[in-house]
Formats: sequence, structure tokens, C-alpha cells
Amino acid sequence: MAVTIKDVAKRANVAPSTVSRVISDNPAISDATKEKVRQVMNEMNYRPNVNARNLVSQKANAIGIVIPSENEDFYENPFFLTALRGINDVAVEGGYSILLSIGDGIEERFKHVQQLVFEKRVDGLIFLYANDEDPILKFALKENVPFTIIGSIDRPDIHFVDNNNYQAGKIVANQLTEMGYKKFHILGGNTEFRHITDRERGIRDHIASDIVLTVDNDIGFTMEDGYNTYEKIADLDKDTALIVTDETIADGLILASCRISNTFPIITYRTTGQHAFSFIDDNSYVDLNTVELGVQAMQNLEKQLLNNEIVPEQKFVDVSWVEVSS
Amino acid sequence: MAVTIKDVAKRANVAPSTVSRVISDNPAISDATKEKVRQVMNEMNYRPNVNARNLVSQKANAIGIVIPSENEDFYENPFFLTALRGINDVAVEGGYSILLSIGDGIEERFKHVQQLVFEKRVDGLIFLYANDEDPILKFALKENVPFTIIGSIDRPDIHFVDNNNYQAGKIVANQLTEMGYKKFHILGGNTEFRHITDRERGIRDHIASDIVLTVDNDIGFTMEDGYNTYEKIADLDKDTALIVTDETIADGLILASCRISNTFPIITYRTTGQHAFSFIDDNSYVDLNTVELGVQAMQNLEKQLLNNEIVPEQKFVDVSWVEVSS
DNA sequence: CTGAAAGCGCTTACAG
DNA sequence: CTGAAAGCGCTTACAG
Repeated sequence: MAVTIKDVAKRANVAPSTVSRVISDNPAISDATKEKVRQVMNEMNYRPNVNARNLVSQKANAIGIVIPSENEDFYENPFFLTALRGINDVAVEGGYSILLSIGDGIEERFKHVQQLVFEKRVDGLIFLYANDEDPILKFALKENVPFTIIGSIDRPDIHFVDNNNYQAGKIVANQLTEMGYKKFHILGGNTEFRHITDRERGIRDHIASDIVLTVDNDIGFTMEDGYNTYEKIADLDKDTALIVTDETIADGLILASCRISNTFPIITYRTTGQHAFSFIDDNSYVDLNTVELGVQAMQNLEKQLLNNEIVPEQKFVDVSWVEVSS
Repeated sequence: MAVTIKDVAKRANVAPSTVSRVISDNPAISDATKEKVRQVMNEMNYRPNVNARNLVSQKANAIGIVIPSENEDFYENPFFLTALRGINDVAVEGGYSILLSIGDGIEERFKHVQQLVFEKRVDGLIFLYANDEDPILKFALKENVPFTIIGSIDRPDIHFVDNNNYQAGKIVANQLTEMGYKKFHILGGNTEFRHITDRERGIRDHIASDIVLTVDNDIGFTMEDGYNTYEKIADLDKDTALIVTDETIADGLILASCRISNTFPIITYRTTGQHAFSFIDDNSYVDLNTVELGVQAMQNLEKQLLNNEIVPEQKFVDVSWVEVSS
């Protein structure tokens, strides 16, 4: 039914192998032949069958996206979808399809990823989280599946792409200092995660000695957790600057702010500017440049796929300060 | 390198064709042989190569997801990701992969979808929006690509799955009536979309004659649009109930509410309960049952794929009322 | 510069 | 109940 390489070959009066070489733009083929064949391909609206091509090349021309175990994160946090956007841009360009593994629970997802890999549905994986204890990551390592991680891991042999979180902390410290604040309060850090500790380190390394820095960890991850935090900050000094480590938490807190007629600036690290408005006067934030994170992750994976070798480079993408006043 | 059907056949002392039949659980094969072959497959950790299988079966065992042209919607509105969740559940069960087409702009996405179809990367499509003027939909119709639409279209020959939006409107009318409100104000409807008009019809058909219903259309689609709406409602009577047609708009409005010390109830139709808390007293909402929408869409598509025929059934999924008070 | 042939890993009539 | 053979639509040495 669909037109095949044989049909094209016949109509163009060449061998199928020649058509194949034209498709891959093989330099051995004469320009005259190339032109003729290409014209016939257009006329017949020929499209190579990906399955046949994949079968002989032993490639899938597709990559799998692995999302975090805390499934709800994926659905609530704009980070993941935004990173996906960057990944997609590069993937489409290179002819790769993107397969999502979004089953419920780590077990189910693990099984699914194994299936994708063993059945040759994907050539490589991108992890949207960093955890060196993760069974899926261990699996990829063991089976030599090419992969990239978005996030940071404390192992020199594993390759990843992440925001420059230390820089993010530095920017926050500098900006708040410039605004004249003397009291900083970090909200919502879970020190298990390296991006949290890196940000805190960036702040600590860039504040003057007269700055009072306090930290309130482990308040949760959801918008509702952020909302409930308003009770905890109610009796902070009114001239304290709040540094919220996660934008979902920040949004919850902003939502709650008028309960306590809040006057604190709430500074956070954002993936998108979409929620960066409210009745709070200063909505400036650190832009995590998440699309670019996805772009670099996919570029790196593509490089691995093309060269068939793994370069354990660890890359930190620049972040930037965005002024928003309402 | 990877173990193939021949390796299994050799080790099990049968022909490759027999192994193939065991895989598909062909009833012609004796139980004894089946058991032996299965054991060998396990021992060798055999996985069929999807590309080879797809090549002979002329199937991709994958479906493509088409997202709306207004790309930003996809990234801002939880609806799409939630529907995807339902689709995924059924897809994984049936062995289908999910391919996303999330390029920027309709042109790029159209090209991508054509490629997915022509290269046999997908067997069918699910549209996460309903628009009978859409070029991608027209393409699917013309090329006889099996598809399902999530949303409603005014054409009896096109098959879709949608919420029961008329019922949603009815529920809102009944609930607000029960709460004793006499003035309803609909906010944010764009009458181009059938789900908007269906909801309004559901409301109109179920309010008593003494209810005053006003409508303010075309206020936009983003959270920021919702935020800015607070100015427009500032001088509504204080005993008016607001019915917001889109949850993103509702969230923006809720965020703005304390600017005007709002006392209106803000009723909306939600995909998730995640934002359904605030300082407003009543956060009850209509649950659109979006996961189920995805489930039914994928089930329908799978039916088409298995039976090789298109049944133009139009299905409306029940919605429900969720009480939330803070 | 181009073609004929073999092969990628499966499935499916056909034969027995 | 099982096997040998052909074929799905490509690509890639090999030969000329």
C-alpha cells in the first residue's frame, strides 16, 4: 500500500540501494542521480519506513524520559514540562521521538523503562531527577544504556546537566544585599538534594558578616505545604527577606500572604514567569533557565548516541535575575 | 549481541517459528513446548525486538498525542498532563508507547505529526483539543489515521470523548441555588468553544426564574488574565456568585481576591484539587474527572486499532461536585 | 558512481 | 502440533 524504496527505485530506473544512498546523501552518488531520485521521491510522496530502518541500523531513533518517583511532582511542578520542551526542540531536530514513562509508582516505571530498552524502543534515557540510589539509574549504568541526568550527583564518573545552583544562591545574596535587607530566611530546603545545599552555599558565601541568615527546612513540597507555612513566618521580624527554595511552595505562600498582610519579599527560583505576579510588591526571581537545561541534556545525549561513547562531563547552566514589580 | 528468537529456538531445540508462536500464545502449540520455550526465554532474558515485529506486522504499537496550537496552554493548564495520565495507564497496559508532538507552532507540529504517521512511528492519534477546522485533524481524516478527540465537536460523523459539560453546568446551578445565591455571574467564557456553551446551557436550563444570570466573556485564558479580572468584578453586588469557566483563570482571580477583600464564592471546573484552597471560604468545585477522560479516549482508540474500524461514538464522561471548605 | 546480494529479527501462510 | 521458507522495507559491505 504505502510506497516503498523499491517503488521509487523502479520509477527512477535505479537500484533500491541507490535510493537508499540518496536518502542518506551518500557523497558517492552523482548529483544528477540524486536529483532525479529526489524528484521521484517527492512525486510519490515517499517516506522511509522507520521500523525497517531501525531494524537494520539497530537503533530506535527515540529516547525515553524518566520522571521522578514522587509522581505528583511531575504533575504539579512546571519544571518537568518546561525541561521537556527544551528536550523536544533538540530531539525533533535530530529526528528522535520522545517516549514518556509516566506510570504510577517506581516499580511500574522501572518495568516500563526496562521494556523500552530491551525491546529497543529507545536508544537512550534522560532522567528528570538526580539520585544515585535510583534503581532505574543503576539499571542504565549496568546495561550501558546511554543517558543524561538533569540534576546534580556527587559522583565524578556520572555525567549530568544542572542549573548553576551555587550561582543562583550568589545572585539571591547579592540582590537582597543590594536591596538593603539584613535578615535572610531560607524556607523549604531539604538538604538531601544537592541543588538545595548548593543554593544555600552560594548564599552563605556571598553575604556580609552582619547579615543574619536563618533556615527552616523540610516544610514539604506541595503548594498546600507552602500555603500552610504562613503560620510559621507570622512572627518573623517584618524586615526579613524570605528565600523560598521551590516555586510551588512559594506560590502557596504567596496565596496565603494576605492572611497575614505580608510585607516580606518572597524570593524564589522559577522555571516560568507565569505565577510571578501577585499583590506582593516585589516579585523578582531567579530564572532557572529550564528550557536550556533540557536543550543541553538532549544535546549531550545525542552526542553520546552519535559517537557511541560516554563523556562524563558535568555541566552547569547559567541562571539569571529577573526583575518583576507590580 | 542481544539474544534473538533464533538463539532461543536453538537452545530450546525448536524452530524460530515455534518460538514466535509461543510468544503470541498460539493455541496450536502444545503446552509442553510452550513451557519449555518460555523457560528458555526467561533463562536467556529474551525480549522480542519491537522493530522487527513492527516491520512485519506493519504496526508501530505506539500512539501520538496532539496538543493545541495555543502552545502555552499545554504548559500552563494542568488539564493536558492529567488527561495524559489516563491515556498512559491504558496505553502501557496494551503495550503502546506514547509519542508527544510538542513542537512550537501549528506548522511545526503539523509537519511532525505527518512524519510520525508516514514513517509508521504511530498507529493512531489522540487530539487533546477539539476543532473541526484544524489542519491536523483534516489530515487524519483524509489519510484514514485512527484517532480520538478529547473535547466536543458539532459533527455527528466524528467521534470524541468529552466531559459532560451540560451536566457540569447543571451541577453548578443546583449547588449555588441550594446555597441560596440569587445572582450568578459567569466569567471567562469564549463562546467559540462548545464546552463553554454547553456549561452555560446547563446552568440556564437549571436555574429558577428569579435568578439573575450575567455573563462576561472573553477575558483571556492565562492566570494573569484571571488576576486582572479583579478590577472588573469590584463593583458587582456582594452577594453575587462567580462561576469561572477555566481553573487557570480562577486561580489568578483567587490570587487577586484579597486586593478587593473579596467575599464572592468563586466556583470553577477543575482538573485537579491542587489549587483548591485559598483564603476564600468556599473552594468547592466541579471535578472534571480528567483522568477518566484520558482513559476512555485511549480505550476507544485501542478498540479502533484492534478492530480496524472506526465507530463514531460520542461519549460524555460524568463530572462530580467536590466540597472543599477552608 | 552504481547494482546485486545478504541480512537485520521477526511473523505467517504452507506443508506435513 | 511443528518446521522450512518467504517476506516485511530497509542498509551495507562487496564487486565492478
